[in-house]
Amino acid sequence: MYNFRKIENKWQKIWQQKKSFETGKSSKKKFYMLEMFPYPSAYGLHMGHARNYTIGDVLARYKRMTGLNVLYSMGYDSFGLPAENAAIREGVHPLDYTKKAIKNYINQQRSLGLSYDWSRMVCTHKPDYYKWDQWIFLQFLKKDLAYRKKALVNFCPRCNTVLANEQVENGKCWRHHDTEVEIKDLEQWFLKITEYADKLYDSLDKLKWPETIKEMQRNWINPSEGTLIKFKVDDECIEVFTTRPDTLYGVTFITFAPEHPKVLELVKGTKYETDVKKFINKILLEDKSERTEKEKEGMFIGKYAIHPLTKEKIPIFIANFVLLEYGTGVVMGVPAHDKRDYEFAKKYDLKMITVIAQNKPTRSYLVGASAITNEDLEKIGIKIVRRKDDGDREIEIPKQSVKKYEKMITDKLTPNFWNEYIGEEIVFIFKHKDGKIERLVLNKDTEERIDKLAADFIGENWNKKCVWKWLSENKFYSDLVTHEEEGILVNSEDFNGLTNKKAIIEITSRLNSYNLGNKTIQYHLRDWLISRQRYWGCPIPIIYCDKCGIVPVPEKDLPVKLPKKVDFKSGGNPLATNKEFTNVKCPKCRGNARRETDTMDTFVDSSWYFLRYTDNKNTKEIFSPEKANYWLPIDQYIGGREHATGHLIYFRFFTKFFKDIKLINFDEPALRLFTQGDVNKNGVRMSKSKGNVVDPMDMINEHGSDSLRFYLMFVSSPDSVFEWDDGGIISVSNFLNKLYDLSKAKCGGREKDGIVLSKINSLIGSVTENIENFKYNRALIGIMEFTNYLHKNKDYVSQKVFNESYKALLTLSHPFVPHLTSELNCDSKWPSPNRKLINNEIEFEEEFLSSTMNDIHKIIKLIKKKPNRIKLSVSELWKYDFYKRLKSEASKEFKVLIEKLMTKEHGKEIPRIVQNYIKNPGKVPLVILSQMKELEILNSNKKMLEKEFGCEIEMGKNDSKANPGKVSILIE
RNA sequence: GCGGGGGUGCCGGAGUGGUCAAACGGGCUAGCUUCAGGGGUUAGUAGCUUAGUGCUUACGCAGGUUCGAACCCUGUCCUCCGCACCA
Repeated sequence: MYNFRKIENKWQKIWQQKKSFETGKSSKKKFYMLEMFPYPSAYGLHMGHARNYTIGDVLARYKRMTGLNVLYSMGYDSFGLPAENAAIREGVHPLDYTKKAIKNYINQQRSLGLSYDWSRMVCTHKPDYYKWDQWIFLQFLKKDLAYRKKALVNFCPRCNTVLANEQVENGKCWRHHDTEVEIKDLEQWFLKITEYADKLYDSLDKLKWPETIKEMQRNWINPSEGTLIKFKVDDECIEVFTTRPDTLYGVTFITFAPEHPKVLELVKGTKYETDVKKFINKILLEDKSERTEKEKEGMFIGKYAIHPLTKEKIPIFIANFVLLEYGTGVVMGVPAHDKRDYEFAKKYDLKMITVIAQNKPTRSYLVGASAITNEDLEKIGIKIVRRKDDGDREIEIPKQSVKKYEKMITDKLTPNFWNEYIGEEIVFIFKHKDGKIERLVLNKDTEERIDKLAADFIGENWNKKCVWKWLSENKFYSDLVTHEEEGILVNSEDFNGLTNKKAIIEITSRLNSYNLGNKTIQYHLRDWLISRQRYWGCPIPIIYCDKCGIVPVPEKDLPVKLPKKVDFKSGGNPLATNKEFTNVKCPKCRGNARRETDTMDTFVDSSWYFLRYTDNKNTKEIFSPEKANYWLPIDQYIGGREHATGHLIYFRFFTKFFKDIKLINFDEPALRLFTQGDVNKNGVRMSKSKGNVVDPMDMINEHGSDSLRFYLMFVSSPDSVFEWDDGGIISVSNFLNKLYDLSKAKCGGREKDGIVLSKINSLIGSVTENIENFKYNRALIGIMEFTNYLHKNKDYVSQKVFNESYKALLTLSHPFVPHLTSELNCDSKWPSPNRKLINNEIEFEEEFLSSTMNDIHKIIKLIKKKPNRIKLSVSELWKYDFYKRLKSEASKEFKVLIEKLMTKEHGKEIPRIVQNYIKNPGKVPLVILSQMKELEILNSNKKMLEKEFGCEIEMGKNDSKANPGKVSILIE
């Protein structure tokens, strides 16, 4: 066992002393390699980190070897809650906690052999870093992209602070999945990320990121085009957002989100007030994630809105299915054309108005109309879709037949029966007892009449129903009534006859002309709430003055330093307990004023750290634009999927903003992103709570960091889940030992020189390709195979070839196992394959010979046992009738048949060869070959084979491609 | 419901039209090795059966295209992940 401890320590020390990985501007082409920097927790690195960083380190080392100027640095996202909670719990100051944790991280990362340029390190908790957070905030403020607003915000009672939308997962806090987020109405700071929503959305297309991540961002931003429509309530206007203004004439109710602040105003002093309050409380108490699965529920609040076009009175409801977070928190209910509205209307017996007729064929349902025969129907072109057992028929009526159909049923309908059909409108035809026909098109005016007639005609059964209910309950009709498809407008006054697509535009512009609505784009993305009521974060540089209001701290006064002395046990924001900090003079009027005590969301810190790496010691500017423009954008970013809708949106937002304020000349931070898979053990993600954590440091101590690195990269491809198995790392360490031992190999012979050279050169090509494509596991498989080959064949290689290829092997392995390979003197330059030396033929030859010999050996073994019973030994590669027949026909002979190398070109020749063989069977065991090439191989190795088998070998002549000849092996 | 990824041996995982019972690794079984405490090496590891040849079956399930499919097409089931009563 080689002494990995000694070697690894030695090289880590050398790298550190020589500052091997420090980098600066140069004439070489740059490559910016970046991993998401970690939050330094007291627990140190976990296996996921180790995997993430190794993936990055391999690439960084590889790129360096190919001659690029690689920027690869590390830093710490060192503000954040755990440090503060530790302070509250254990009385350690967050600063001390953090310093200790960072030190530990650096040590661990060093011992993992990561090739960072440590001189560029940034720590977000240091004033020289967060000064620029504050500076950025002021820039946002200048551009009106930072604002303070009272708003309903998410509040986590356990973190004791508000949360951004992105930090709420299923109604729970992202840190505490068991803690329900509360809604509070607080005044907070926001960054106007929505201003960039379009840009963030559109430029996703040009990013070479995993599709899933891009799709998640699209979903998160989720722009939807629609119209804001004003409905008058009392003397005010309420705005409703809809993507379907074409259904405006179908609105039969308006629904508020229960927690909408307007609701209480509206019911104030009315008899509905108590009930509404009760209802709201009930809804708010419900688990938010479950609320979405509940049945629709709501109540009328006693008010009416005025329809902007028809001026009709529309009842206002509150309902659980309307959310405050989306749109305006108020929806217009169109039960005929929206599934949710339909369900709601059905439950509360609300009116439905069909305003869009489908392009579907007109349909009807013939009940008891025995006077109408199928032939009658067919005659006028009507199709019977379905015939039920009781004889009722569902029929489809083409447009041109509708009139004929109506005439036919009015003629043939027996008195006191009715029939209806649904096409572009819903038509009821009643035939009274006196033979009088009444034709009614269903709409809000005729509804009552139809109801009455239906009740008269049917009697009891109809009593509790209304025609809409009946239609919606009848499966056949309900499919037609409730739909969201395209069609032609009906019941919509001036707009009747328009396609609904056109109607969207027309109705919107009509509303616009009355000043009652306008087109907008609604985003799912909300403005970014950055205030946090916590201590261990970057102070927001704002001062509140009674006279001057909100006053930003002047840039020259930055940084607003976080005071060390605060009381962590106060229960509230510790920062507020330091009076020296909070009491301040107003920069404008010099009067007494208060400092903002909220700090920034730590995602602000991590939104631009990658820029600071390029110029981390700059005290005059946030960074030098020149340096940033040289290094950026990031050529390869690596990190976890969990940041898809958080950090990975924020850092794009910041980059775009920096471009707009002319700090940088690019608008996307990272062109390529790679997201590594989780590390699992026993099928579940490694985590403390699952108790299945393997500490990477333990593995490094036991097996060395090279072993750990190799193992992490070897088992599965970097983007898929890694299933940790304790046995695996042991075998890897055995393998590395073998690789090490090879350095001492003494070689003799030269038979395999050509093959070895061929193999190593192919390997160079494939490893290069596999690294570029993040298929590290396959690169390592190749390395292992070659190593094993070299090991087995070292006696047949010349020392020169051995040394050469061994060195290349080490060089290829270097990105993965840098310590060992450095010790064994690998090259510092990445090799390129010498294509001339790659010879597939001799590689094939060797494979072929060895498998042939194997076969022959087997056969000889058999022959020696019971020769008479040997019929055939076939490596069955080709399933063909012929082949099967051959086997039975040849069964009495003493024959050996070996076929190898089925290729597309030769595959079809085989039956012929076989046929020939049957006609002229050889006298002795035969080797029949499908290709001349193989015959040649055997021919050229005749002596070797004869020696091997101790017999004479008779070679056939290979006169043609189709008839390659035979090889007879004469065995005593 | 919408969107995305997957279903291959005891396990992790290769393989995307024919050299394939399935690379590489783990595990397990057995032999060898002056090997003693995660070492090296050889063989085996779908099922049935044989002294041995052999036969059958196989890449979630069911069809299809093809001389030929794990791989292409259609349907279906399952699973993982993201978003979601999005107005």
